[in-house]
Amino acid sequence: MEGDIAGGSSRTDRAAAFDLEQFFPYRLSVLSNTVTRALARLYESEHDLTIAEWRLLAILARFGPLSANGVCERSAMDKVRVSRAVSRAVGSGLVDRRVDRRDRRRSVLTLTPKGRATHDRIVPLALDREAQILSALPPAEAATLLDALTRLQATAAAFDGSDAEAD
Amino acid sequence: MEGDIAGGSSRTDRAAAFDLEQFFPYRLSVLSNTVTRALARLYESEHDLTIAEWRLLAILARFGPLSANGVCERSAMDKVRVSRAVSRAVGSGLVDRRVDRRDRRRSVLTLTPKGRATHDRIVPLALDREAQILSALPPAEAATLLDALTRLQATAAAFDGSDAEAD
DNA sequence: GGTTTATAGTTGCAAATGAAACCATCTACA
DNA sequence: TGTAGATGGTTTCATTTGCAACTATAAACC
Repeated sequence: MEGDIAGGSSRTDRAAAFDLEQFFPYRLSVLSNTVTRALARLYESEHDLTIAEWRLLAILARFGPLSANGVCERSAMDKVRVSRAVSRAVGSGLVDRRVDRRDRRRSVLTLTPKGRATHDRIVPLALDREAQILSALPPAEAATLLDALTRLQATAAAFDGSDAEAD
Repeated sequence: MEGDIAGGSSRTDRAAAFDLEQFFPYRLSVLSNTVTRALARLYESEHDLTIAEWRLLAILARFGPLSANGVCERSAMDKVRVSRAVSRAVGSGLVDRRVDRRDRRRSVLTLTPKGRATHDRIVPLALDREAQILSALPPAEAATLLDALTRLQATAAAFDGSDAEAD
């Protein structure tokens, strides 16, 4: 509608054909929101945990005593989010926080027995829900998907200025 | 480390082995955040658009005049978010809003020429970035991925009470 | 030792978000 | 008609989130 000859106008080509529903970032975002909500509901209804707290418990359960910074590095959360998750978790007795004697700026975070118990109670529920969601895919495809996520993460991070989410 | 015989304690089995880094909802969320940020930066630096406004433009460009409700249904955004995106877009002259004569509760939303131009200018940039990110995967795998997202979306929605994000 | 510079973590502030209350209008039905 | 609900959209309020400024401590350098 401009040159009449093939190969042309900015309007009628890619722009006109653009379909949000097929746009990868859009679909990824919508799916992620849906999945996140489904799990958030689980954590919250089960034990009044936020996603950030749940991540905190999972990281501490696996990697033992850590500083807040150590949690940041392993959880794709910035320090503000971790700080608040820690406050809340300490407040509800799930996490113990002390001062590191060698470096008194640092804190030493550990799970309390209650925190460990909460973690252990949630893990199977979370894994079940994950399995239910992934059951939409044939097993081989699910494995491929996880692999794809890893590679995409690396590439996408390159286009994202803030390095916080290195993964 | 408790029963000594195979098949056992809740603690040493699934819970102890839990690895956040391998947990699908976690990886999905981290990736989605990274990709979203990468694109948000594009929209914002290019034309001071929010993600919600960008979606609004894309939907209106494709599906012509729509009510706010029509935008909700096609954009996986709730009515509050759409309402605010519309206000902002109307304010900056990208979208025209009138009252539907047949049903005066409804609005009739259309792109202004400026809105259309903005849309057309952003689309190629967005598609380029999408392509760059997806270039991390072999083409066949990328296609499979998009297909997987569709199926996962349907399944995940079943576990998510709020129906707002149907697709 | 004392001063600069870097690092750990918290807090204040401003923008984004969502649920629920709200107003206007329309439809159904007595 | 007119009254009871439903529906479209906006506004209010509480929560979440991230950046930037801040405090406290440690390391580096003079």
